[in-house]
Amino acid sequence: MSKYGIGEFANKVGLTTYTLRYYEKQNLIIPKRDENDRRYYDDEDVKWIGFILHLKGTGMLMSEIQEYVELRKQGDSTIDRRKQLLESVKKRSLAEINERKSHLNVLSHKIDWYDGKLSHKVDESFEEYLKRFR
Amino acid sequence: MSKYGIGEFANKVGLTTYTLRYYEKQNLIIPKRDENDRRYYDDEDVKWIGFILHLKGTGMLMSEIQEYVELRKQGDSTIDRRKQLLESVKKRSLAEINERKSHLNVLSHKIDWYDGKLSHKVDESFEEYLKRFR
DNA sequence: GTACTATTTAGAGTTAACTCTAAGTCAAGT
DNA sequence: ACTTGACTTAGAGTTAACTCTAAATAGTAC
Repeated sequence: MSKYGIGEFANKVGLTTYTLRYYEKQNLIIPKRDENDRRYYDDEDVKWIGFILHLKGTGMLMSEIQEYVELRKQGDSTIDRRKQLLESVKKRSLAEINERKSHLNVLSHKIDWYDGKLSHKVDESFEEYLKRFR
Repeated sequence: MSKYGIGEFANKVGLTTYTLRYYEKQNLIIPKRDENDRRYYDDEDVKWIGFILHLKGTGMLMSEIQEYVELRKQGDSTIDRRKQLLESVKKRSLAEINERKSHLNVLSHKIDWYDGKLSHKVDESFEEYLKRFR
């Protein structure tokens, strides 16, 4: 157990084999090879790809993850820079969430307007309302 | 006043002229033309592009905005379908926010770990911790 | 030993949303 | 008249992140 061919691994982590080979080209995850030069992945790789997917889920770009991977390779002396990198991603990601929320507010208001929850004949039109968001 | 050439309008709304012509090709906004066939935009267009940018800000795809625009052209009989469309976008967008938040939790935890706020020698490794998120 | 299946590679194709280029038109300024 | 600058078009190029194709190889099933 704890050795997976690329197909099996792809199933396990919810990616396609295409994507895994692509990530490998991009240096995100480099599996070992067997006697026939075939890739195999282990449980460390499962954990690592899991973490990568969390990073991607925050909106971190592949190029940034590449940078993170390179720092990681250089050992503990880069911990501070790695932390800074993650902090800047975190900051940006939170800002994106807030921006999206504010756009969602406008969309929600429009839905309410369609719902008739807001009078269609009131003095303030939807467009007037929108102005307040700028 | 309240008539803008494409350059002026682009400045006003924070887009490039390229993007505006592209949006026009995609039927998102169709400005009027003067005697020389040059585009001009008015304050209605300012409001409309503002709304479009809110929609884009929620993660709504151009193809979905196109659909919305087509329904709008067909008049009040499509209000219900427009509302449904916006509701499905809203639902998806909220789900995306929540997913991103959960990824951000993991990233924050990693930052704390780097910070030494979490002991590096504790029984539970970062990888063990991560498992709980799956 | 032949078919089937999973792999391998390099490289081409896809998608969404722009972004830019080239060649031409037009009006205003000097 | 000529230059400058903003515009016009069709269509090509870019970016990020995949996604797929084709041809070859290697192990497994009958």
